[in-house]
Amino acid sequence: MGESIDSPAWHEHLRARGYRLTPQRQLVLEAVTSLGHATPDEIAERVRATASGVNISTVYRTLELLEELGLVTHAHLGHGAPTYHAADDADHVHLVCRECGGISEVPPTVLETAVSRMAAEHGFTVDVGHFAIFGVCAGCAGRVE
Amino acid sequence: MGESIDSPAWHEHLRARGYRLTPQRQLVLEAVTSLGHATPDEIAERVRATASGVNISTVYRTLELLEELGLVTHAHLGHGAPTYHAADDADHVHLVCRECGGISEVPPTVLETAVSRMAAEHGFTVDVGHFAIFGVCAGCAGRVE
DNA sequence: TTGAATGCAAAATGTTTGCACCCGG
DNA sequence: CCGGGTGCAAACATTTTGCATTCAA
Repeated sequence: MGESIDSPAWHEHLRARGYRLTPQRQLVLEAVTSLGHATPDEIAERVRATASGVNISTVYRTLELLEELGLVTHAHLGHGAPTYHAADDADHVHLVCRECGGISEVPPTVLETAVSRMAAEHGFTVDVGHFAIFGVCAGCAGRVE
Repeated sequence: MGESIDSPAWHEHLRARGYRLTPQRQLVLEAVTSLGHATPDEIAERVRATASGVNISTVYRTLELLEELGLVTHAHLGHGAPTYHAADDADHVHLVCRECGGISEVPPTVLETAVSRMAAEHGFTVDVGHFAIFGVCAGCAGRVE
Protein backbone atom coordinates (compact mmCIF):
# COMPACT_ATOMS: atom_id res chain seq x y z
CA MET A 1 0.00 0.00 0.00
CA GLY A 2 3.02 2.33 0.11
CA GLU A 3 2.32 5.36 2.31
CA SER A 4 0.07 4.48 5.19
CA ILE A 5 -3.36 5.98 5.18
CA ASP A 6 -2.76 8.19 8.19
CA SER A 7 0.24 9.76 6.55
CA PRO A 8 -0.11 13.51 6.67
CA ALA A 9 1.28 13.84 3.14
CA TRP A 10 -2.05 14.38 1.43
CA HIS A 11 -3.36 16.40 4.35
CA GLU A 12 -0.85 19.09 3.49
CA HIS A 13 -1.59 18.66 -0.15
CA LEU A 14 -5.23 19.35 0.63
CA ARG A 15 -4.60 22.46 2.67
CA ALA A 16 -2.05 23.77 0.20
CA ARG A 17 -4.89 24.03 -2.28
CA GLY A 18 -7.24 25.65 0.17
CA TYR A 19 -9.24 22.52 0.83
CA ARG A 20 -10.19 21.22 4.25
CA LEU A 21 -9.57 17.94 5.90
CA THR A 22 -12.82 16.31 6.92
CA PRO A 23 -13.72 12.92 8.37
CA GLN A 24 -15.73 12.18 5.22
CA ARG A 25 -12.71 12.68 3.01
CA GLN A 26 -10.54 10.48 5.14
CA LEU A 27 -13.18 7.76 5.21
CA VAL A 28 -13.75 7.85 1.46
CA LEU A 29 -10.04 7.53 0.77
CA GLU A 30 -9.76 4.66 3.24
CA ALA A 31 -12.72 2.94 1.60
CA VAL A 32 -11.28 3.31 -1.89
CA THR A 33 -7.92 2.02 -0.75
CA SER A 34 -9.26 -1.00 1.09
CA LEU A 35 -11.97 -1.98 -1.38
CA GLY A 36 -9.81 -2.09 -4.49
CA HIS A 37 -11.99 -1.26 -7.48
CA ALA A 38 -15.35 -0.20 -6.15
CA THR A 39 -18.30 1.82 -7.40
CA PRO A 40 -19.36 5.06 -5.72
CA ASP A 41 -22.27 3.16 -4.23
CA GLU A 42 -20.06 0.48 -2.71
CA ILE A 43 -17.73 3.12 -1.38
CA ALA A 44 -20.63 4.97 0.22
CA GLU A 45 -21.80 1.76 1.86
CA ARG A 46 -18.37 1.09 3.27
CA VAL A 47 -18.05 4.64 4.57
CA ARG A 48 -21.42 4.37 6.26
CA ALA A 49 -20.23 1.39 8.22
CA THR A 50 -18.23 3.92 10.23
CA ALA A 51 -20.20 7.11 9.74
CA SER A 52 -23.80 6.24 8.95
CA GLY A 53 -24.87 9.73 7.98
CA VAL A 54 -22.61 10.24 5.01
CA ASN A 55 -24.53 11.17 1.91
CA ILE A 56 -23.95 9.70 -1.52
CA SER A 57 -23.50 13.13 -3.05
CA THR A 58 -20.64 13.78 -0.65
CA VAL A 59 -19.05 10.58 -1.88
CA TYR A 60 -19.30 11.72 -5.48
CA ARG A 61 -17.92 15.14 -4.67
CA THR A 62 -15.12 13.65 -2.62
CA LEU A 63 -14.14 11.15 -5.30
CA GLU A 64 -13.94 13.96 -7.81
CA LEU A 65 -11.73 15.91 -5.44
CA LEU A 66 -9.47 12.99 -4.60
CA GLU A 67 -9.09 12.29 -8.28
CA GLU A 68 -8.17 15.90 -8.95
CA LEU A 69 -5.56 15.61 -6.21
CA GLY A 70 -4.18 12.51 -7.87
CA LEU A 71 -4.99 10.23 -4.94
CA VAL A 72 -7.52 8.03 -6.71
CA THR A 73 -8.39 7.19 -10.29
CA HIS A 74 -11.30 5.48 -11.94
CA ALA A 75 -11.76 2.94 -14.68
CA HIS A 76 -14.71 2.07 -16.87
CA LEU A 77 -15.33 -1.63 -16.73
CA GLY A 78 -18.25 -1.70 -19.10
CA HIS A 79 -21.98 -1.29 -18.71
CA GLY A 80 -22.38 -0.12 -15.11
CA ALA A 81 -20.89 2.48 -12.84
CA PRO A 82 -17.19 3.34 -12.96
CA THR A 83 -14.91 1.87 -10.33
CA TYR A 84 -12.38 3.73 -8.25
CA HIS A 85 -9.07 2.66 -6.83
CA ALA A 86 -6.11 4.25 -5.11
CA ALA A 87 -3.75 5.98 -7.51
CA ASP A 88 -0.72 4.36 -5.92
CA ASP A 89 -2.01 0.90 -6.80
CA ALA A 90 0.21 -0.73 -9.36
CA ASP A 91 -1.03 -0.08 -12.88
CA HIS A 92 -2.96 -3.00 -14.23
CA VAL A 93 -5.21 -3.98 -17.08
CA HIS A 94 -8.76 -5.11 -16.40
CA LEU A 95 -10.04 -8.14 -18.28
CA VAL A 96 -13.81 -8.24 -18.17
CA CYS A 97 -15.59 -11.44 -19.19
CA ARG A 98 -18.71 -10.86 -21.20
CA GLU A 99 -20.14 -14.21 -20.12
CA CYS A 100 -19.69 -14.28 -16.37
CA GLY A 101 -18.91 -10.63 -15.76
CA GLY A 102 -15.77 -11.62 -13.90
CA ILE A 103 -12.93 -9.14 -13.66
CA SER A 104 -9.31 -10.17 -13.56
CA GLU A 105 -6.24 -8.02 -13.52
CA VAL A 106 -3.09 -8.56 -15.52
CA PRO A 107 0.14 -6.60 -15.66
CA PRO A 108 0.33 -3.90 -18.34
CA THR A 109 3.27 -5.64 -19.92
CA VAL A 110 0.97 -7.71 -22.13
CA LEU A 111 0.17 -4.50 -23.92
CA GLU A 112 3.66 -3.10 -24.36
CA THR A 113 3.78 -3.78 -28.06
CA ALA A 114 0.37 -2.30 -28.67
CA VAL A 115 1.19 0.77 -26.63
CA SER A 116 4.40 1.41 -28.56
CA ARG A 117 2.72 0.88 -31.87
CA MET A 118 -0.12 3.24 -31.09
CA ALA A 119 2.36 5.88 -30.06
CA ALA A 120 4.48 5.35 -33.16
CA GLU A 121 1.72 4.85 -35.71
CA HIS A 122 -1.03 7.09 -34.39
CA GLY A 123 0.63 9.50 -31.98
CA PHE A 124 -1.75 8.21 -29.33
CA THR A 125 -0.55 7.96 -25.73
CA VAL A 126 -2.40 5.07 -24.12
CA ASP A 127 -3.59 5.27 -20.53
CA VAL A 128 -3.27 1.59 -19.78
CA GLY A 129 -4.78 1.77 -16.33
CA HIS A 130 -7.99 3.44 -17.46
CA PHE A 131 -9.15 0.87 -19.91
CA ALA A 132 -10.96 -2.41 -19.67
CA ILE A 133 -10.65 -5.22 -22.15
CA PHE A 134 -13.73 -7.26 -22.98
CA GLY A 135 -13.76 -10.83 -24.07
CA VAL A 136 -14.27 -14.32 -22.77
CA CYS A 137 -12.28 -15.66 -19.85
CA ALA A 138 -10.65 -19.07 -19.72
CA GLY A 139 -13.36 -20.55 -17.54
CA CYS A 140 -16.25 -19.47 -19.74
CA ALA A 141 -14.46 -20.40 -22.97
CA GLY A 142 -14.05 -23.91 -21.62
CA ARG A 143 -17.71 -24.12 -20.71
CA VAL A 144 -18.87 -23.01 -24.16
CA GLU A 145 -16.58 -25.19 -26.26
CA MET B 1 -21.76 -1.97 -46.17
CA GLY B 2 -21.90 -5.50 -47.55
CA GLU B 3 -25.52 -6.64 -48.01
CA SER B 4 -27.76 -3.76 -48.83
CA ILE B 5 -30.21 -2.70 -46.17
CA ASP B 6 -33.26 -3.87 -48.08
CA SER B 7 -31.89 -7.35 -48.36
CA PRO B 8 -34.48 -9.84 -47.14
CA ALA B 9 -31.82 -11.94 -45.43
CA TRP B 10 -32.47 -10.70 -41.94
CA HIS B 11 -36.21 -10.54 -42.56
CA GLU B 12 -36.24 -14.31 -42.77
CA HIS B 13 -33.90 -14.48 -39.83
CA LEU B 14 -36.41 -12.48 -37.85
CA ARG B 15 -39.41 -14.55 -38.77
CA ALA B 16 -37.53 -17.79 -38.26
CA ARG B 17 -37.31 -16.86 -34.62
CA GLY B 18 -40.93 -15.89 -34.33
CA TYR B 19 -40.30 -12.15 -34.50
CA ARG B 20 -42.12 -9.69 -36.67
CA LEU B 21 -40.87 -7.26 -39.23
CA THR B 22 -41.92 -3.74 -38.35
CA PRO B 23 -41.14 -0.34 -39.80
CA GLN B 24 -39.48 0.62 -36.54
CA ARG B 25 -37.05 -2.27 -36.75
CA GLN B 26 -36.14 -1.47 -40.30
CA LEU B 27 -35.62 2.18 -39.47
CA VAL B 28 -33.49 1.48 -36.42
CA LEU B 29 -31.24 -0.83 -38.40
CA GLU B 30 -30.94 1.72 -41.18
CA ALA B 31 -30.09 4.41 -38.65
CA VAL B 32 -27.42 2.29 -36.98
CA THR B 33 -25.89 1.40 -40.32
CA SER B 34 -25.80 4.92 -41.67
CA LEU B 35 -24.75 6.69 -38.49
CA GLY B 36 -21.72 4.59 -37.67
CA HIS B 37 -21.27 4.53 -33.94
CA ALA B 38 -24.23 6.27 -32.39
CA THR B 39 -25.96 6.36 -29.04
CA PRO B 40 -29.54 5.16 -28.56
CA ASP B 41 -30.59 8.78 -28.38
CA GLU B 42 -28.92 9.71 -31.64
CA ILE B 43 -30.44 6.67 -33.27
CA ALA B 44 -33.88 7.60 -32.01
CA GLU B 45 -33.46 11.10 -33.39
CA ARG B 46 -32.47 9.77 -36.79
CA VAL B 47 -35.38 7.35 -36.85
CA ARG B 48 -37.78 10.15 -35.98
CA ALA B 49 -36.68 12.08 -39.03
CA THR B 50 -38.69 9.51 -40.97
CA ALA B 51 -41.21 8.34 -38.40
CA SER B 52 -41.73 11.03 -35.81
CA GLY B 53 -43.73 8.94 -33.39
CA VAL B 54 -41.14 6.31 -32.57
CA ASN B 55 -40.52 6.03 -28.85
CA ILE B 56 -37.12 5.83 -27.23
CA SER B 57 -38.07 2.63 -25.42
CA THR B 58 -38.78 1.00 -28.75
CA VAL B 59 -35.31 1.98 -29.86
CA TYR B 60 -33.77 0.34 -26.79
CA ARG B 61 -35.83 -2.81 -27.24
CA THR B 62 -35.02 -2.94 -30.92
CA LEU B 63 -31.29 -2.48 -30.39
CA GLU B 64 -31.33 -5.33 -27.92
CA LEU B 65 -33.14 -7.50 -30.43
CA LEU B 66 -30.89 -6.59 -33.34
CA GLU B 67 -27.89 -7.32 -31.18
CA GLU B 68 -29.30 -10.70 -30.23
CA LEU B 69 -29.78 -11.39 -33.93
CA GLY B 70 -26.18 -10.50 -34.56
CA LEU B 71 -27.01 -7.53 -36.78
CA VAL B 72 -25.58 -4.83 -34.57
CA THR B 73 -23.11 -4.64 -31.72
CA HIS B 74 -22.26 -2.00 -29.19
CA ALA B 75 -19.10 -0.63 -27.70
CA HIS B 76 -18.44 1.25 -24.49
CA LEU B 77 -16.50 4.37 -25.27
CA GLY B 78 -16.18 5.60 -21.71
CA HIS B 79 -18.28 7.73 -19.44
CA GLY B 80 -21.41 8.19 -21.51
CA ALA B 81 -23.91 6.02 -23.31
CA PRO B 82 -22.82 2.99 -25.33
CA THR B 83 -22.62 3.34 -29.08
CA TYR B 84 -24.04 0.96 -31.64
CA HIS B 85 -22.83 0.03 -35.08
CA ALA B 86 -23.65 -2.54 -37.72
CA ALA B 87 -22.14 -5.94 -37.03
CA ASP B 88 -20.86 -6.25 -40.57
CA ASP B 89 -18.70 -3.18 -40.14
CA ALA B 90 -15.05 -4.04 -40.23
CA ASP B 91 -13.68 -4.69 -36.76
CA HIS B 92 -11.86 -1.70 -35.41
CA VAL B 93 -10.39 -0.37 -32.21
CA HIS B 94 -11.68 2.87 -30.73
CA LEU B 95 -9.18 5.36 -29.41
CA VAL B 96 -10.85 7.83 -27.09
CA CYS B 97 -9.01 10.99 -26.12
CA ARG B 98 -9.48 11.97 -22.51
CA GLU B 99 -8.77 15.60 -23.29
CA CYS B 100 -10.93 16.39 -26.27
CA GLY B 101 -13.23 13.39 -26.19
CA GLY B 102 -12.43 12.68 -29.82
CA ILE B 103 -12.85 9.16 -31.13
CA SER B 104 -10.65 7.68 -33.81
CA GLU B 105 -10.65 4.20 -35.23
CA VAL B 106 -7.62 2.10 -35.97
CA PRO B 107 -7.30 -1.39 -37.42
CA PRO B 108 -7.17 -4.22 -34.89
CA THR B 109 -3.76 -5.21 -36.13
CA VAL B 110 -2.07 -2.84 -33.68
CA LEU B 111 -3.26 -5.20 -30.96
CA GLU B 112 -2.26 -8.52 -32.52
CA THR B 113 0.57 -9.12 -30.13
CA ALA B 114 -1.47 -8.23 -27.09
CA VAL B 115 -4.33 -10.44 -28.24
CA SER B 116 -2.04 -13.43 -28.75
CA ARG B 117 -0.34 -12.93 -25.45
CA MET B 118 -3.57 -12.68 -23.53
CA ALA B 119 -4.76 -15.89 -25.13
CA ALA B 120 -1.50 -17.66 -24.43
CA GLU B 121 -0.78 -16.29 -20.98
CA HIS B 122 -4.26 -15.86 -19.55
CA GLY B 123 -6.57 -17.98 -21.67
CA PHE B 124 -8.52 -14.82 -22.38
CA THR B 125 -10.16 -14.35 -25.78
CA VAL B 126 -10.23 -10.64 -26.53
CA ASP B 127 -13.20 -9.05 -28.23
CA VAL B 128 -11.24 -6.36 -30.03
CA GLY B 129 -14.27 -4.58 -31.41
CA HIS B 130 -15.95 -4.12 -28.07
CA PHE B 131 -13.26 -2.23 -26.32
CA ALA B 132 -12.21 1.37 -26.22
CA ILE B 133 -8.75 2.57 -25.43
CA PHE B 134 -8.32 5.74 -23.45
CA GLY B 135 -5.44 8.08 -23.64
CA VAL B 136 -4.37 11.31 -25.24
CA CYS B 137 -4.53 11.85 -28.97
CA ALA B 138 -1.78 13.37 -31.08
CA GLY B 139 -3.52 16.73 -31.31
CA CYS B 140 -4.05 17.15 -27.57
CA ALA B 141 -0.58 15.86 -26.70
CA GLY B 142 0.90 18.54 -28.94
CA ARG B 143 -1.24 21.21 -27.35
CA VAL B 144 -0.18 20.24 -23.82
CA GLU B 145 3.53 19.91 -24.47
C1' DT C 1 -57.96 -13.20 -35.18
C1' DT C 2 -54.08 -13.23 -32.00
C1' DG C 3 -50.20 -12.44 -29.67
C1' DA C 4 -45.98 -9.83 -30.67
C1' DA C 5 -44.68 -4.97 -30.83
C1' DT C 6 -45.41 -0.25 -29.83
C1' DG C 7 -46.36 4.05 -27.27
C1' DC C 8 -46.81 6.10 -23.00
C1' DA C 9 -45.99 6.83 -18.39
C1' DA C 10 -43.91 5.56 -14.35
C1' DA C 11 -40.11 3.36 -12.03
C1' DA C 12 -35.31 2.27 -11.49
C1' DT C 13 -30.39 3.68 -11.82
C1' DG C 14 -26.67 6.64 -11.56
C1' DT C 15 -25.06 11.35 -11.06
C1' DT C 16 -25.40 16.36 -10.39
C1' DT C 17 -26.95 20.63 -8.30
C1' DG C 18 -29.10 24.37 -5.31
C1' DC C 19 -29.33 25.75 -0.82
C1' DA C 20 -29.49 26.24 4.18
C1' DC C 21 -26.85 24.75 7.96
C1' DC C 22 -22.51 23.18 9.95
C1' DC C 23 -17.75 23.07 11.21
C1' DG C 24 -12.51 23.13 10.15
C1' DG C 25 -8.92 26.36 10.38
C1' DC D 1 -15.77 34.14 12.59
C1' DC D 2 -15.81 32.90 7.66
C1' DG D 3 -16.01 30.39 3.74
C1' DG D 4 -15.60 25.74 2.35
C1' DG D 5 -18.08 21.24 3.13
C1' DT D 6 -22.07 18.47 4.12
C1' DG D 7 -26.78 16.69 4.13
C1' DC D 8 -31.02 16.81 1.99
C1' DA D 9 -34.11 17.11 -1.61
C1' DA D 10 -34.92 17.88 -6.11
C1' DA D 11 -33.33 17.92 -10.83
C1' DC D 12 -31.12 15.25 -14.54
C1' DA D 13 -29.73 11.69 -17.67
C1' DT D 14 -30.17 7.12 -19.12
C1' DT D 15 -32.39 2.74 -19.31
C1' DT D 16 -36.08 -0.46 -17.95
C1' DT D 17 -40.76 -2.00 -17.15
C1' DG D 18 -46.00 -2.49 -16.77
C1' DC D 19 -49.91 -2.12 -19.37
C1' DA D 20 -53.47 -0.94 -22.76
C1' DT D 21 -53.67 -0.44 -27.67
C1' DT D 22 -52.20 -1.50 -32.28
C1' DC D 23 -50.91 -4.15 -36.11
C1' DA D 24 -48.05 -7.89 -38.76
C1' DA D 25 -48.87 -12.36 -40.19
